[in-house]
Amino acid sequence: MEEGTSKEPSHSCCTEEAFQWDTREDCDVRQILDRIGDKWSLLVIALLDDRSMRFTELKRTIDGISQRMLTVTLRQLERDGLVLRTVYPVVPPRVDYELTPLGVTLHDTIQSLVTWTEKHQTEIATSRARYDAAAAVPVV
Amino acid sequence: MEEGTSKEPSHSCCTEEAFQWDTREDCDVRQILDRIGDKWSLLVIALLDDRSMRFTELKRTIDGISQRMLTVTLRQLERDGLVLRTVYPVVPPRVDYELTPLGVTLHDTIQSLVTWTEKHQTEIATSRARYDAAAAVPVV
DNA sequence: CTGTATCCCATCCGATACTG
DNA sequence: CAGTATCGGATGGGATACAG
Repeated sequence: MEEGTSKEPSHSCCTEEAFQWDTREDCDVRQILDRIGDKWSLLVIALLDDRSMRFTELKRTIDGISQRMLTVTLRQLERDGLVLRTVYPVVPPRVDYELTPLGVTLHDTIQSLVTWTEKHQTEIATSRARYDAAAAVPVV
Repeated sequence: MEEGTSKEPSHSCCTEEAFQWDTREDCDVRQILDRIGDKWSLLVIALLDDRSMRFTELKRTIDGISQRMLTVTLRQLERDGLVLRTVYPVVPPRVDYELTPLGVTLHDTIQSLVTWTEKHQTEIATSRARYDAAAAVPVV
């Protein structure tokens, strides 16, 4: 194994003076958000919409993912209870992945994030270009 | 400067056989999702709700962030047009950060992600514990 | 087909010191 | 107060080879 799957987080949340939400490093929320934020998890969840997919199918669909990282990512999502892994005892082996009910609820939220991104990508690209241009040619 | 701010992405999207959405590595969507997914951006946007905050105030509020990473993160968000940086020419300097209109629209989506996480953290923690227990004590 | 194990490098990012 | 510069350790993740 590799890439620590442990490191226990604390449990209490918002114990301070009720600011907004717990921003402490070891907070559960941060632990989970870090998972969402890794390079591939969000992609996998977004792809596993209402149907199940085989390992190779996922690998083909997600451009650039290595076999290793797909395995690691799927294991983490399975551990989190977001993805269900089904092994068919045939040869050659067949393994299907699908979202659990919990995973489906997350899918919706993630989908809205993807939609937001698609919708505003032009604005962001424009903003970046303007920012870079301004930095390259100071007012003088 | 540091940590590449360039690396131009391609523009077309979903040019394949109209699968779902472009999962290619250099897609705009991926570029932006990577930003969302970095260690601190999501935190900063979530925190900058309807009010502006000073640099030090952000630093105090976000547990564990270094001065360096707060600066880097804020610069990226400014470049993306999500955060507005206002410098007051006083001494000692005062710099306020607030969400742009674009940033506000993203804030809503991100907030729903944070809410999801808060709501389901117990389920996930339980799932993880069960997974780890099963792994530690195989069926035999 | 679906993994696991190993190697190894790119980058992320924290610590620290210095500046206007 | 609000940065910037530099260094160096940790870690994410790709390439490759091997296995059930």
